[in-house]
Amino acid sequence: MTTRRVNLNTESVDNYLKAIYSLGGTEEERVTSTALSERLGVAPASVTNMLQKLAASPTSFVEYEARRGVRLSAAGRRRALEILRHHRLLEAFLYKVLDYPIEEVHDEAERLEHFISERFEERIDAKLGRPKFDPHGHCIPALDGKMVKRASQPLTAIEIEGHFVVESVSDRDATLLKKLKAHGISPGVHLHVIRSTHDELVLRTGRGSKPLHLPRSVAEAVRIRFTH
Amino acid sequence: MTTRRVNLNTESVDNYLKAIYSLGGTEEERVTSTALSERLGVAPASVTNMLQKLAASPTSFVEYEARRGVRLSAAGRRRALEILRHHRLLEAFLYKVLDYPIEEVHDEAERLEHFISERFEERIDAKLGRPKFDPHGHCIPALDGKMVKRASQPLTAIEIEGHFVVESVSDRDATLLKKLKAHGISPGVHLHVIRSTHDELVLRTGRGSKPLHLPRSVAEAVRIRFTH
DNA sequence: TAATTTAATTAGGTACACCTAAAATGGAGT
DNA sequence: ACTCCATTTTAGGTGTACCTAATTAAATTA
Ligand SMILES: [Mn+2]
Ligand SMILES: [Mn+2]
Ligand SMILES: [Mn+2]
Ligand SMILES: [Mn+2]
Repeated sequence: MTTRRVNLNTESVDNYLKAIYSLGGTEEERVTSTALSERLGVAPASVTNMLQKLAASPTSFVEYEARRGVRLSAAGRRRALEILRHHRLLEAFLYKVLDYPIEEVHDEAERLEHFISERFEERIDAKLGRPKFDPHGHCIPALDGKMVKRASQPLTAIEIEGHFVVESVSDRDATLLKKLKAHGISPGVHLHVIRSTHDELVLRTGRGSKPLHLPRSVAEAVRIRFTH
Repeated sequence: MTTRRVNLNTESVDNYLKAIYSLGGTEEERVTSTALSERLGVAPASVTNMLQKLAASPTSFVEYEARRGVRLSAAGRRRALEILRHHRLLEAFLYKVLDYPIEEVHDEAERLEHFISERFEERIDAKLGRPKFDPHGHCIPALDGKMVKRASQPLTAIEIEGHFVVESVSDRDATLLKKLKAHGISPGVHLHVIRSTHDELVLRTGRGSKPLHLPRSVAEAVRIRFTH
């Protein structure tokens, strides 16, 4: 029986690797089938199937043990970061060059990330002046896959009064992004949190504006740093 | 037996419709399975299969009679022209905005044309100032699918001395395109054909240049108009 | 420890877009 | 009218990526 080697250059494989990467966290923990199933909107059985296929392939992108979850190999991480680079460069490009509204860049990038060539990647990178961050404030991985994850915390973690800078906003929910935009909350903006209750945060943005009441469901989409 | 309706929003269907469109010529003749098979690089049996599927679908993009060939319906033509618009806008965009070399735009556009959104299409169109022609000199279909086919003829049809303007160059063969570029032959360039033999054309481009010997295999990629 | 619940895997499908090999069709030439 | 043969279609498969239902394994709880 010849080991029939499967084709790993597919949109699907890309998406599995990206999902494992982002669910794995900083310490690269094992990711469960259920978590992947939910993230990818695919039945658990389909996940198992794909993980077995990936693990069995000669160029193995993952370490997988049945019932113990999956994590990326070095090659898998490289590939995941390459797609993430495509994604974030595309977002920056759509936002800055093609004047997309911020809440629309993610979905378009999610599709195109799998189909642009290395030349396209290089050209938009050049056009943008080798940007380090995408429009949501997320770090763009370098060509060699290097990426520093900056220290930051969810705005909802704040329980006391204080001054902060918006590090990033979540890119997934367009409705939420529109709300944040309407309130002037975007990466780099200074926030003065006045108080935090069980269901909302009260804060000021910039200077001289009246206090803003932000439901926790909205504040969840914002990550912040302390102003040094 | 319920009429299981198939999904027609696929890259494959796009490519079949485009191929039928371009092989159909101006008078929209029937296209044979063999012609499609060759154009698409797919077995004749696969073509038959797809044509049957397309014809059977409720939203019929084609008129197909077994053994008599296929042609586009109005809806099919609309769809083919939409993809062609994507393709040519993309080529113009890659060339003008992202500084691609002319011989590389086609392949990238061929992939991306299926995946860009209507918003993307609109934005690159705006960025380019609503261009009418792609970098090879081909007409870009309007949003409503209207497109005037200009009168032109292959450079190889010329048998006598005369003055012409390059209308367009073929986009498919990158090697040929590089040769034409090296000789300064691109849309809008004036040509003075000096003589034509069985295996080459001798001509001058612009003013003051020394005569150029163009093999017929290269000249085939050039279409020209008379200078009025 | 035994019973229950949850998570994950196996088993057996479907749809899509291809393929090769075999059969059918129909037009050309005799 | 008949044979030939290129073209086209049918028949039967493959690989990818899903699905549902049934089963098994591993945690939890009692
Ligand atoms: Mn995104
Ligand atoms: Mn994606
Ligand atoms: Mn082209
Ligand atoms: Mn195409």
